[in-house]
Amino acid sequence: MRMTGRFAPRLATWPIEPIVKRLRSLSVVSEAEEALVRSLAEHRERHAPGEDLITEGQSQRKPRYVVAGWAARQRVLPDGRRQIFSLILPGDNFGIAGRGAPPAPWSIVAMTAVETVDAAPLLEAAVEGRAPGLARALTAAAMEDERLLFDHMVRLGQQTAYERVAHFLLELQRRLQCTGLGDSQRFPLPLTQEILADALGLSIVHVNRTLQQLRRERLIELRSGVAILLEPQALADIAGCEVEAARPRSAAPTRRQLEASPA
Amino acid sequence: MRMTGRFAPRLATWPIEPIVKRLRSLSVVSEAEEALVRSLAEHRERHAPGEDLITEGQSQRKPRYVVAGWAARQRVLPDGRRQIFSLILPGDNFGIAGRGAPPAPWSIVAMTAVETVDAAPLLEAAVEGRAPGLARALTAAAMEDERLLFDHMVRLGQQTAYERVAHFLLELQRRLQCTGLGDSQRFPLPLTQEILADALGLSIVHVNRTLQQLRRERLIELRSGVAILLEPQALADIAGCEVEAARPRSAAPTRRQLEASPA
DNA sequence: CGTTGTGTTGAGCCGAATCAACCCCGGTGG
DNA sequence: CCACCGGGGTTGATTCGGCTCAACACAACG
Repeated sequence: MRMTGRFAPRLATWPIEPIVKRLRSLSVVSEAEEALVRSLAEHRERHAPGEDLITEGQSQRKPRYVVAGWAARQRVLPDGRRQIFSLILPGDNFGIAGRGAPPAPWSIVAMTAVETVDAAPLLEAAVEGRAPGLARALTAAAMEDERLLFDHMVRLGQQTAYERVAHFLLELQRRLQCTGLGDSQRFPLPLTQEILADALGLSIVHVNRTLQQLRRERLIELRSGVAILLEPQALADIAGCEVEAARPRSAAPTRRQLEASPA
Repeated sequence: MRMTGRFAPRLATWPIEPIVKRLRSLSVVSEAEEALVRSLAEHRERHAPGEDLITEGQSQRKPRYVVAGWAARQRVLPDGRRQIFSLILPGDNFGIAGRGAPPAPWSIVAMTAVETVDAAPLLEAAVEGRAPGLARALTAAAMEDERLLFDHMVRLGQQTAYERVAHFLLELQRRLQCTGLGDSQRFPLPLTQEILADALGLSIVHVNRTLQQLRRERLIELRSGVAILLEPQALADIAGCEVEAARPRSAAPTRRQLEASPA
């Protein structure tokens, strides 16, 4: 929705670029493999915001790639509370078998208008050994998904609202840069504060205030669905995460120290 | 440690029972397959509390089963905060490849004295098709692990301390019952309140107070490393989770209602 | 031009963290 | 034998981060 207004027009006429860029960032992809990927664009599907792409408890699993728009893996509790486990961005896949086959322990829901393509041909080629580069990319993607999941758990369990938001924005920047949808600072952010709140385990109001604070401190800017990280390094320090060329890490506000290996 | 005092003596002389019971609860296991499992006990290893079974960032992954003692999958932040992602109980495996191969995004650390056995022979037999029952059990175990991970994320992101503790105790009861280490109410709980705190994303003091409250309300009992769930159904209601034969679910304290499918 | 969804802001409250004792127990060494 | 010590559990007092409630601004839209 919002993001298409500003970012989509820059992209290729057939917006499958994010998948190609993502796969290339994960592995070496041959010409033939890239052609296979581009051929997926033949049958794509549109999904309205709020639509279930995979419903919790359902067993059918169509492996698909998101080519445009954002989705989320989530669970809704009986009383209406919702936890978003991960965001699924253009270039990400979902419904790949192998894990969580029969009754999925979560739903996948379109957060914005979403376009997906069938990933089955790609998967087949990978498992049959016809596309080793894509096979490597698939396992690399699965591993990154897993890492992101644990990162998110650390956010939920250990970090303050301020740290969570900084950490999360950095994650989105890095993931979107891989797919060419953002650069080292700017990226589309087509989410309501309610969605951010449900992802980060905070209330809407407090997400709002935290974003306000980050803006007041000139660390970020948010305008019409675009986020700008004005001080990525400062955000990384707040988030407590390693950056590629890690500077010497200063002592952070110590809380509770574990006794190391007793043995 | 504590648990061996009370529970281990009941078990078989060669304590590999938990693995067998667990696998049987996940799938149908043939005589030959069970014999294979029992043969794993040949070379087992002892680990002292605090010892790393897998170190974060390491690539070597020895697939192993825990036969006695408790371990945890965790990450420690640079400032000393720790998040425990999941507990690994007797009968659980870890280090199975396929996921998170090279730099593991977490460590696995012994919480108590732990005994493990090599799972490689079992894995080989499964992938080579020589043990279809074990293969099914392995994928079922992986799926259950995944489900538990998402359950834990809901706890961290959405539930109050009271709900988290109730939910977590119920999870432990159910998992330990599968392995024959606990019954429908009692089970060994050889964890310090600090470990519970780091798992549940709470402070030690608040875990203590929450447990006190559950005891005052006669819902649980804790004595010398053994937990007793006096009112499992009441705990399930608090935790907001489905029980096997689900009673009609009463309206829980509503917090925030999402608009359902807009499309 | 109302309506609806989203963002913003203030006031007040509450759940959970922090700080600081203190107890109990098992181990250890004089 | 007992004094000491350290780890884990318990408790009270206090602080604070984040939630709730409520109102309002603003833009998109029918």
